[in-house]
Order: sequence, then structure tokens, then C-alpha cells
Amino acid sequence: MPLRLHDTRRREKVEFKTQSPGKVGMYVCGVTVYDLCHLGHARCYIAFDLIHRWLEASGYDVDYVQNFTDIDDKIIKRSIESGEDWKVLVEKNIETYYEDMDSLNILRADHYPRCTEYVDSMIHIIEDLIQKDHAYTAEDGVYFHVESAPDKYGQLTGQSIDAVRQGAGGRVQGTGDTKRDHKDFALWKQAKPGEPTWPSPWGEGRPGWHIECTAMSLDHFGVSFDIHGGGHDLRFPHHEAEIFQSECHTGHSPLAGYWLHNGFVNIDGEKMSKSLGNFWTIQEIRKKIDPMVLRFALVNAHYRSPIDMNEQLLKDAQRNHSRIIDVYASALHGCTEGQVHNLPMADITSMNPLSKSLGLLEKMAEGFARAMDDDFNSREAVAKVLAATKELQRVLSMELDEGDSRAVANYAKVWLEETAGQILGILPSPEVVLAEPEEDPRRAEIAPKVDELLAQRTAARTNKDWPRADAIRDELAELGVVVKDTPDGPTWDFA
RNA sequence: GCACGGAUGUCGGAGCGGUUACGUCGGGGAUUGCAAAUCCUCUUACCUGGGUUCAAAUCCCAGUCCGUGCUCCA
Repeated sequence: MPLRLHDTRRREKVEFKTQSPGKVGMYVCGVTVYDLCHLGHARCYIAFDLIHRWLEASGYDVDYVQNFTDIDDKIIKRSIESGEDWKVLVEKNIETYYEDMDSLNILRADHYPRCTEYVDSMIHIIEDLIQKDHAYTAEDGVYFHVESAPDKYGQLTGQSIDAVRQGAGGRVQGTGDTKRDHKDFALWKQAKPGEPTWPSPWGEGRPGWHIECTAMSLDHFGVSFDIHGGGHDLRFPHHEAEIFQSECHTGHSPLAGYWLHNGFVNIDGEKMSKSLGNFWTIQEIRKKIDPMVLRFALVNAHYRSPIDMNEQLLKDAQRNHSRIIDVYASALHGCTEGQVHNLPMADITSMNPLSKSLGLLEKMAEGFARAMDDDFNSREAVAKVLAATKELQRVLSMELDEGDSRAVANYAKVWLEETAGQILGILPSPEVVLAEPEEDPRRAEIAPKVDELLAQRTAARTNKDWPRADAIRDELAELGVVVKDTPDGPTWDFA
């Protein structure tokens, strides 16, 4: 089944065809490194990581470019506020960016260009746009004249230029400066005293935001490439500005074969924003929960739909994620040295329970692939993994001889690694799964007391003194300890 | 105002012409001294009004409500 994906420009799911066979050029707008990354960044780069992984798994050679915007108004503002050199600020945030993304198991892109390295090409493009009458110089910089290419307006948002001619809801003051028309956007900004600058034919200054991506994508891919991605909010004006700049400069259309935009993250039903005070940085989240659980929660939604982050969602994610890990762990434990038998034929209609289970699992794997081929529907793919988890659990606990049970364990291991591991990226490495859990310092602290109480409770239970046994359990509950009775005796953990 | 999405069971959220989503919650059962954990199992649904069709949650038209964008933003 062919891969289909939703293209923002055409506003529908279309079959994926690359510009050159077997190769994919993918450009995703990166972060402006003036601050730490937040939940929204996590969502965006996990979404494109998933796309990256699935394209690779489907046999494409993906050239993935993701930029850093390392100079802009906010970086300058932040640098002035903190008294820190802007270059130091930028380096620090880029370092943390990598750290955050690594913790979320996001595979690295192939290139991370920084816009300050491309100022010369930006100047070159701007000169060309001026020459072609698509741009003009004003007192405080150079602007792109949107009315010079009206047919390119609204390609991603469907807004007509006539509607916007009326004035965008009266909310454009403050961006006016000396440009001719409120729709025009800055290509080059004249520097104010004390700001970092680059020389240009229009005096000392720095590039506008939109031109950066144009210069970098042009440099890496040429006039056109396959996939352009980014957050939903970047459709306008950023991505439409890119279309204006690139297509007017190169004369080639379209700039990108497919435009992909990920949905936003809300917190408890509200838009995540600094003014609402519900801004979660990845650094903060990492202190509270396993980043792999966060990844699970984000992968457990379609990349285009908005996601409402809340306690319930994380709790569900925690539970379902550990269910998968548990089965993976028992599969790993079952992969012992020794003879491995051939597994019976996978056959849904078989009377042999193992054969039938293998048939079901094969079908689920197919469903997984079908889901991913359908506009990277990881939500559906996760559902298949969860269903398979149940089935794998069943298979792993079947009464089998040694050779068979090794084969089954290996099958389960591979099944999960090829789906939840390689594609969804939610499986930790075998080393991590098999590692002895690190001793919680809190646990060591109260262990003697808990063990003492548990011994008393076991004695009470042996004597069938149930009120006494339950009283001890209540006492343990007050310490925040939950008791689990197993055939091998009681175990305990923190609630 | 314009543009783009969405409306599904207690809830979160898939499906998008005929078939079990998945999970949570709730009911029943197994297990247990009782619980917890685990496993099995059950009920319940497609915003409103028209239309197309043998068949609509799914397609078309109209309406209502909600979200987002139109300004820096993943």
C-alpha cells in the first residue's frame, strides 16, 4: 500500500511521490534559540522524527535538514536583559536543545544549519528580489512587496488577498514601520545601535526571519524539495513568506512538494502560553516524568490534531507505556542461550493456539504499517502495538517446551523492536530494560521499618488474625507504601 | 469579519460508505482471608435538520456550537 500524506497546500491526503526516486529532501523549521525548549517543540520534533523514521523504514534515503534561528529580535532582547553575550546565549540553548531532544529519543537530523552562516546567500537573494521588483528598500530596511505576486497569496491558509487588503482585523499596527503596505514583510532589518550586525548593500543590519529558511533550504536542496514541515502556526506568515521569496527568486514552483504541519499542544484545555503561566519546558517535565512516557503520550495522538496535555493523559500514557515495557522485558528474559525451534505457521484459522496467535500478530503488524502509511497515523499504530502487547503476553505465558518458548520470546522481542522500537521510538534499549532498577534513596530509608511491619503482617496472616493484618497494611499506607501479595510472599512499592 | 479545522459512549480519542478501535471510568466474574495488582467479560456512541444510497458516524447541502490563524510563536 502506498504512502499517503496530508498536504497543507492541497488540503487533502495525496499519494507520496518523491522528486528523485528513493530520495526524500525534508526541511523542518527549527527553533529560535532564545530560550529553553517547551512541550510544543517536543511535539513538533517528535512528529517529524516519526515521519523521518517511517520514511527511512519505507526504504527512502532521507536528507533531513532542520535549522537553528540563531539571530533575531528575541535573542537580542534576551541578551540585553541578561547581560549575556548573544553568542553565548545561543550556544547554551543549542546545547540544551540537543540534550532535550536526545532524551526524547529523537534521531538527529542530517544537517543543522544556523542562519548566521547564510547571511551572504540571504543578501544575494534579496538583491535579486529587488532587481525583479518583488522587493524594495525603505528607511529601516528591505521589504518584500506582497502585491507583486498576488497569485501566491494564501497558498497554505486559503485566505484571499482581497480579504486581507481590507486590513487584518486592525491588528497590524506596530509592524508598520516604513513599509508601503501592511502585508509586506521584512527581508532585511537596519540595525539599531548596539545590535549585532552584518554589512550589506543597505547598510549594517541583519536578516528578517523568513528569508533565513529560504536561503538555507535553497542551499541544501536547490529550487525545490519534497517535504517542508513545521508547526501549525508557521503556515502564515512564515511559510507563505517562504513561498513568495523562493518562488519569486528562483522562478520555480512549487517550492515544496508537500507541506506538513503539526498540531498544537494545549494545557488543560487552554492554549499553552507564557501569559497564562501554563508553559512547560522540557527541562521541567524531565524532572517529573520519564521522557519516554512523554514521547508515548505525544506519539499517541495524530500529529495533525491538537493535543490537550493534562494529568489524566500522562497517567494513561504511563500505564500503557509500562505495559509495553513489561512485555518487552519478559521477552528479553525469555531469549536465553540454547536451541531455538522453528515456530509453527502463522494462521488465524488454525486450531493450534500458538499458530493462531502468530496469525493475529502478523495481522496487527500489517495494520501497524497500514496506519503509518496513512498520513503517519501513529495513534492507530499505537493501538495496534497495545493490542499486540496483549497477544504477546498471552503467547509468552503459554506452556511450551524450552526450544519453542525461546523462539516465541525472540519473536516477541523482534515484533516490538520493529514497531514500538524502531518506528515509534518508545522502547528503551535492552540494557535499560534489563538493568536492575536503581535503588530509590527513599526506599532504602524506610526499608527496615517496612520489612519489620511486613514480617509482623505475615505472622498475623499466618495466624488468620485479619484485623491485625489489615491494621498493619493501613499503617504502611500511611507511609505511602502499597503492598502486593504474590504467591512468593508480599512485595511493596511507593503508591 | 475572513480563512482553516473540529463536534463520536463517563471521559480521552480512533475509524470516515457495510466489519471489535484502543485506553480510562462503571457493572459482572476469576484470583484473594479481604484488598491491591493481574486476567476474563458486559453495557453504552456517533451535534441538529434535510438529501444521496440496497446500506451513512462515514458522502452532499443547510444550520448550530467550539477551537485555531489572520501579530512574534513549534
